[in-house]
Amino acid sequence: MSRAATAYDRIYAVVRRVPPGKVTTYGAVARLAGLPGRARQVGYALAALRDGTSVPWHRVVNAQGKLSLVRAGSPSGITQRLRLTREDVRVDAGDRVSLARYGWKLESRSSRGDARVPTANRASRA
DNA sequence: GCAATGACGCTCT
DNA sequence: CAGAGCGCCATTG
Repeated sequence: MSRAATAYDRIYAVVRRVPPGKVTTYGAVARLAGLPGRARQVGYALAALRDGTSVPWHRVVNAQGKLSLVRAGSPSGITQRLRLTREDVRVDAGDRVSLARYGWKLESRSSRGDARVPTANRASRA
């Protein structure tokens, strides 16, 4: 099937690169996967995933930092929220996470310490 | 092959 | 900050 399998593999590879405790957006994954502007396809690829996959799809949220999925009430939706919370990722009551704090960036060299997360760090912490 | 849908993104209100 | 509208392209019926 299809040559498209390569695109999927690309997306999965990017998602796998996401470290625990951080979340990324579909658009970012799409861009890193080589599909600029095709965030929808990323979601499609993740939707094709199955239970037991090695891809931490739960770390992928939309640009609004919200747990998209078909519905937050779905089994998968609950699983995502549960997993994120387990990784110290605070999920809002509206199934939203602060991208400003957990937003993962492809920083290959973050030796500078912490260029990202400008402010609003620390503050509350469960 | 065409029509409808969708684990989205961005802009405006 | 939240809601609604429009655009993007692949998968499915």
